[in-house]
Amino acid sequence: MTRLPSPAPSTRTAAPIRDHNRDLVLEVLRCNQPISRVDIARRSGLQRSTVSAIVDGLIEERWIREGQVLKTARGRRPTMLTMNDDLVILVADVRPTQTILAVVDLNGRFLDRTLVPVITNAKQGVDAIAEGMKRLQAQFPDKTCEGVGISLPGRVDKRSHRLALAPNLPWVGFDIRGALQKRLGLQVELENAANACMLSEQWFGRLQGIRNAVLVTISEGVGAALLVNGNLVEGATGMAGELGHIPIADSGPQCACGQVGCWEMFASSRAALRYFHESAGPSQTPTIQQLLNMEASGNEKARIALEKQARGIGRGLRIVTATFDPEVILFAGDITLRWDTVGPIVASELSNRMLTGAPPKLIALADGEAARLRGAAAVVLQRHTGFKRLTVLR
Amino acid sequence: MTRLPSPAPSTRTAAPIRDHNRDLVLEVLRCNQPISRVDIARRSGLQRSTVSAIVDGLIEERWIREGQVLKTARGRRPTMLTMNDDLVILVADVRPTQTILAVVDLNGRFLDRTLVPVITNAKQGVDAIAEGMKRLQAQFPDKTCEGVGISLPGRVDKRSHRLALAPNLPWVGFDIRGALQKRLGLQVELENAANACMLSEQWFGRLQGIRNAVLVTISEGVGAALLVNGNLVEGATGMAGELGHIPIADSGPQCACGQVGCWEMFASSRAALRYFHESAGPSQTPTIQQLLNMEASGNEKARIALEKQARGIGRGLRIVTATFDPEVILFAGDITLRWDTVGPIVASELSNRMLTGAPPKLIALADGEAARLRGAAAVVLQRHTGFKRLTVLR
DNA sequence: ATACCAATGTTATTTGTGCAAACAAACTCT
DNA sequence: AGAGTTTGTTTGCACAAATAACATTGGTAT
Repeated sequence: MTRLPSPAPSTRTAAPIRDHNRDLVLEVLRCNQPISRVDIARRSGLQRSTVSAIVDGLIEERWIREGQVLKTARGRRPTMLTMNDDLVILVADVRPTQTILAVVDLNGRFLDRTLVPVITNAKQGVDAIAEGMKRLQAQFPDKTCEGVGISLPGRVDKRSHRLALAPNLPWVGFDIRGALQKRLGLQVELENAANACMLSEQWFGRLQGIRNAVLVTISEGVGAALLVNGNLVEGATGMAGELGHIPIADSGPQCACGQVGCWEMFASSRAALRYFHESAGPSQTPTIQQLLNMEASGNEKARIALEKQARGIGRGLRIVTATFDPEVILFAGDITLRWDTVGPIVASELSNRMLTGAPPKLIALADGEAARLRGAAAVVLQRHTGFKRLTVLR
Repeated sequence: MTRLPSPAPSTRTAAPIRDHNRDLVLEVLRCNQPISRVDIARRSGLQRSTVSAIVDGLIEERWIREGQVLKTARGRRPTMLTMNDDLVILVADVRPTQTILAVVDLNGRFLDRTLVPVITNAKQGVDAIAEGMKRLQAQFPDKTCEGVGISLPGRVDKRSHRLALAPNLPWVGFDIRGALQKRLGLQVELENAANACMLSEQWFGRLQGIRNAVLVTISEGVGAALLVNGNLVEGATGMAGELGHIPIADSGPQCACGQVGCWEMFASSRAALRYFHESAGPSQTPTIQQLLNMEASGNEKARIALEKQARGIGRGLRIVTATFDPEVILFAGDITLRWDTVGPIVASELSNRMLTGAPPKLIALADGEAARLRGAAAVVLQRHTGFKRLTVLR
């Protein structure tokens, strides 16, 4: 009967719109910094007043900060905004041979790096990472750490946040995330190395604005990450992108997976070594590095081996391009060291295909280690700032 | 100085939220009809009042209608809501051999079908479709037509709305959409046949709630549609999913595309005929239909041919599953007629793979024609009701 | 009969969001 | 000093959803 005025209902109706626009502002700012509020408005299509309100919030949350006031010819001077590089992310690139730790700021710049030895025992290995990160963090007492990102050489189950498949790292099933969170008191994110590379390029590199891309890592094995419509493809069980073991030939040496004809057996660095043995004889046993160096200094048999590897790569990529029709294909791993030899061959293999349309652009990543580390940081940023990338408009 | 009250500013700020929730309500209603307002609220997570407002709008727009009032034990009786099946969509399934026209309601039910002869001349062919559709529409004067959807045996360029690639239909480049819109005065949407099948299953069939799936059409050639994260994959230039020509073998007969080893040469119905010739001799020249019938009645050589084809299919699918990790793989085309023979072989080929995780479920579509027609309707619905599918929350 | 209960559906109020336009600030040029 | 220009802020408005009170519609207990 008596109608009480509602006391403090705290509705959060239009929140998704504001979140979305917040992410949009952050995206525009990140990619164009330093930038003024008005310029953000122009580039995002939002109203100046809206941008102001959102920017206030972002400064409050310490994501961004006001920088210098620009000198212009006429009118009020714009105060430039930048990402707040007092916020940092602790990242690790875990590899079978070594683990690298680093401190990365919001712009993907490295403040410091260290090395941690590999420990096969999962608990001890993760402990060593935690210790190293603590030491790193202590070196920057005036920085605030936003979170921890780990790049791993295997598949991460998105539900349990554990390694589900990792041929070269015996940490499968161990609760890496939980252990680190407990030791460091920070939010931890895990991601597959290839996916991390892709995210690194999307956030800080050459994929800005690109919606469809494939990234192939070519080292001892072959791995891949897939970007479709601006999002990483996970698949139903998180296993999408296991391209190393797609069958591309009827015969050939048996793969560790038990099958015959896996792409990996024709396109990996190991395959290049096998090709070299076949022509130079079994007495020659260079490492991959040595083989690449031999080719660089003009060794003909090394060149032929790499050429065969390049054709193997191209063959599998024909499958990938027909399937995805990507704008860009990125390459990471050993092979990028001799890309001036391998790249053109891969490109020509790829152009021998029937389908119309421009072939995808091929790009070799010079520094895979940096990409994995930055990618680990990008995972953390993505979790904190919203999941959509570069979506447009209000 | 004088502040005029803005006359007709037409802000549309919160429109995307309303649109999204409208789509959500429509989705919940469509999949659970007949359903009451309260039940929609429960299932969608929206508030009852919000649902009421949106439902009013949908009734106003004639998308849905109130139905019978349910008898319940206690409390006010709910009035059930259903899709308004006075709204229909005119659809066509254009094939190289024949074109079928149909009238479909919002639930994917067929009200009528007709046949139109194939005319190689594009203008005349489209005219024939327009005439047939006009006649069909005239049979249902009390129904309102919402739009026109066309399934085509080729790739549709999303920008120009024209056929960009169609080996078996000489209508490439002709403005089918423009011509039909002019003749019929209705919005027209074009879509590739495999994509149409996928959409049909997503809207009306067995893909409801499934986010990752692959659909393979196996007839004279091999085609595919890809569903990733609930959306069809288009690729950078709209060519994604051209799986018929992925290389799966080193050797074999040359394909029409000029390459050797295309999947199509091992998995299509034509491949099955070739296998049959190889064992039964070249004097035997059955059609595909006849071959399938021979197998059904116990012909051993026909069985072997289909078995070889099944292995060819499975081989390519190993690539597809490794790449996408789909929950479901759907099959359409001739092959589904003998699925009880072919299906188990494909499944066993697929289970011989290293990667962990449950293998995808395999489903054969019994009636590809109906799927393409319903899919053409789904394209129209999708354009009219928003592009996102089954996204959650407020 | 009357009061009460249990559900469904509606209405009024509150909150949060963006836009548009007016306003304020800061600086240059004449 | 004052006009012009550009940046950034304030204010009033429209719109959408949440909330909670209210209305509706039947059954059932007293």
